[in-house]
Amino acid sequence: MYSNELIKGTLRTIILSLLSNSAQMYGYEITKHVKEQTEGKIQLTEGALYPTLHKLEADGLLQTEVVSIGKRQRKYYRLTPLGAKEAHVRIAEFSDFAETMRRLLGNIPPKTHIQWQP
Amino acid sequence: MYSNELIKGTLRTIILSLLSNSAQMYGYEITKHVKEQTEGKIQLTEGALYPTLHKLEADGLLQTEVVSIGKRQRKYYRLTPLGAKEAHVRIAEFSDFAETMRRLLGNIPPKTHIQWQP
DNA sequence: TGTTATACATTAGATTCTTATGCATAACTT
DNA sequence: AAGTTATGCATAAGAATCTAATGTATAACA
Repeated sequence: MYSNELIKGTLRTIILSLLSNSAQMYGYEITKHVKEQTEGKIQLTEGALYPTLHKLEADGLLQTEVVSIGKRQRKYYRLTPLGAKEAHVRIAEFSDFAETMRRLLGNIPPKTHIQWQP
Repeated sequence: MYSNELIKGTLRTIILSLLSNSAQMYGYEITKHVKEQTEGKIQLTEGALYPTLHKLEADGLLQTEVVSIGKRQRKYYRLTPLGAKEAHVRIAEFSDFAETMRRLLGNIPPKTHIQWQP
């Protein structure tokens, strides 16, 4: 596990990204998927996940469908059109952020902007 | 600027990293340096920076030296030996985290571990 | 002389996370 | 049969960390 604070702020991005690559997922499935895909390095907790899912739904980025499996219920989440747009924005933003941090931590100067010399 | 929440949790790492590449820096200098190096994409606020510097000092990762410039004072921060170790750990951790996120967001499976077959 | 830059600091409130708790069904194990 | 683990949802108290605002003061610049 990473020292937890790194993961802070990336939960929305993770959820939106997973739902971009999958028609629909339910909460418990998301935690298992992330744990497997990251070899246990990122483990989402329910106390963080569920409130965030509810918030994303309230914000119109996700829509839900409850499905009964025997006597138990699963609440499936999928992206709304708005959520799909937001997912792309967030994924691109994280990519940009990671590159910016890579340069900053590596003490590498920002890209040189070559300008036309009149 | 990035949607602020991404930056959350990386402030300690940024401070420790900058001080790894510089003998000493003072607070205001850190904000300017980060803004320049990231082309304005990351702008630290004083309300976040100063409490974090104080915390790092209290934790024994930084030590300070106050220098008078005319009638004004600068408080220079430098890494303690413990802080230098922590800096390396944090920088490596962020690098690993970014790679893990890249795979997760890019829907790329984790590295395959080839095992010896008896 | 007014505005901007430098330089520190604190604080109220918001956000987001951790940890714990709660409920219930299903599967596996001994 | 009984106990443990897994599945599946949810909330809530408290901690941590950030934003935005405010405060103080010196120095430079226009």
